Amino acid sequence: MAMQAKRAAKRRAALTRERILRTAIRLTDRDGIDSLSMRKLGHALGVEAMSLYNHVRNKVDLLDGMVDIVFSQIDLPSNGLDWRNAMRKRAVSARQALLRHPWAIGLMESRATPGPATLRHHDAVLGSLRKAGFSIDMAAHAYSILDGYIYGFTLTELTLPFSTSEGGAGVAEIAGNIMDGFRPGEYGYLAEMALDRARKPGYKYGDEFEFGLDLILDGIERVRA
Amino acid sequence: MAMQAKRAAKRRAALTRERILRTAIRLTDRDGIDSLSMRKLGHALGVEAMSLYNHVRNKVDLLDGMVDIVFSQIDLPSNGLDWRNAMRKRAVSARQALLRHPWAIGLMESRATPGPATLRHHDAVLGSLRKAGFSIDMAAHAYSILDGYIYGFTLTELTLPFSTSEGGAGVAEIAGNIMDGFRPGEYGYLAEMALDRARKPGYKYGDEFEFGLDLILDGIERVRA
DNA sequence: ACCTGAACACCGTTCAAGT
DNA sequence: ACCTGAACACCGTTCAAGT
Repeated sequence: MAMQAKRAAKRRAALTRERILRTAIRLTDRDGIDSLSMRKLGHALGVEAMSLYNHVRNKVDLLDGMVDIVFSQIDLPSNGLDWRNAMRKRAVSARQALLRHPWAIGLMESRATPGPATLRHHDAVLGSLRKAGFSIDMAAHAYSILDGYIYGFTLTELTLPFSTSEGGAGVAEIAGNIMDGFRPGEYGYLAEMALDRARKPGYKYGDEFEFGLDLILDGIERVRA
Repeated sequence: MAMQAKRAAKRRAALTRERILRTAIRLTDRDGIDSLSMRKLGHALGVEAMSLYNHVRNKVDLLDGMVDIVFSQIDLPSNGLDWRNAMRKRAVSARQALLRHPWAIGLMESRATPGPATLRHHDAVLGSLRKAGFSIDMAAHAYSILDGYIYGFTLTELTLPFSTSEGGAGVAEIAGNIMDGFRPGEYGYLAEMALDRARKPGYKYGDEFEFGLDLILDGIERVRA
């Protein structure tokens, strides 16, 4: 009986790098990056922490692998579309992946070695632009501004003190929470903005994303011509 | 003698929140965020780690304070300039501050409570736009796209596998380092880009920043009219 | 009011020992 | 080939005790 249970556990297990990374992502999505430890991750996999080191070089390697999986979840620019729609779809997909795994952006700053999915993604984006006739310089410009905007917008969105997916209720709290305890008149423009947003029932900060994205795509189109 | 030394140390000390934060920033600029611990920070200040807790609630509070100091180093939009030049100067200054303290962007994702310098900064930017006649909606649009771009561009710049401040030498390495060990033809567009950059002697990725910034400022100007 | 020593419940990682 | 127990050198933080 105990023997059978052990067998079952062992069969279910079959520790692999892939399974370790997936489990680490699931735990980190749920509990945050500060809570991820080799010991807890081992426990979640029914194994001692030290066993992980047979499949992962160290914790840095683990984090590198997690970030690369997030990249693999971003749609590549599809070949059927014109560059503008391909870039637009990719940008929306990237934001969604980064919101799904809010720890990913914070990890990027310290990631020195990009994984295969990351490289494949960058290569596909450059390819999409080049095939559409962008010069190398223009492709560099376009890629730099688009990716900067995607990561940065999502970063500020994650930093906001209210949930961006909620409607007016969430935004309304900002007026209360943030403005509480300030001298009246201090941060007057911030207060004005917060109150105005709170008054708009359907306002979601996330909606700003596509406004900026289209402004940038317009700009790229114009500079190209 | 030992007594005198102790006195001198004590006089030099005068532990304050301000001094703790400044020292923490200095250590983290030098050794990276993973290396910052309460114990090491205490040691650098000639004090036991536990003493820090008299001036700082906990490590989260310490990190919050550090990020707020980085914000305080960003030039506020000056009132004498038109909105466009004020935003431009602020953006350049923000990028510089974030490059000076490369750990700051990575911390932002997890910062829930903005400090006074952060709030003052946001308020001043909104004020600059509003005084220039931006509607509340347009100010929200403009701020969202500008800050997204500033943080995101700097984040990708910090993530690049070569130093962005170096000239052609640094960039040239990318072709060697990254492309080594790939099947020829894999990541072809990435290779093309890397080789092209390596051939341009004065190329710095940081130069892309102002191209994108001006494209965005142009776009905002156009949408407003 | 501020600083500290000891203690607690954690970390990542190495290594020799098991199967 | 893969897993583990013990060990090492660290963490953040609490608390009672010192001045």
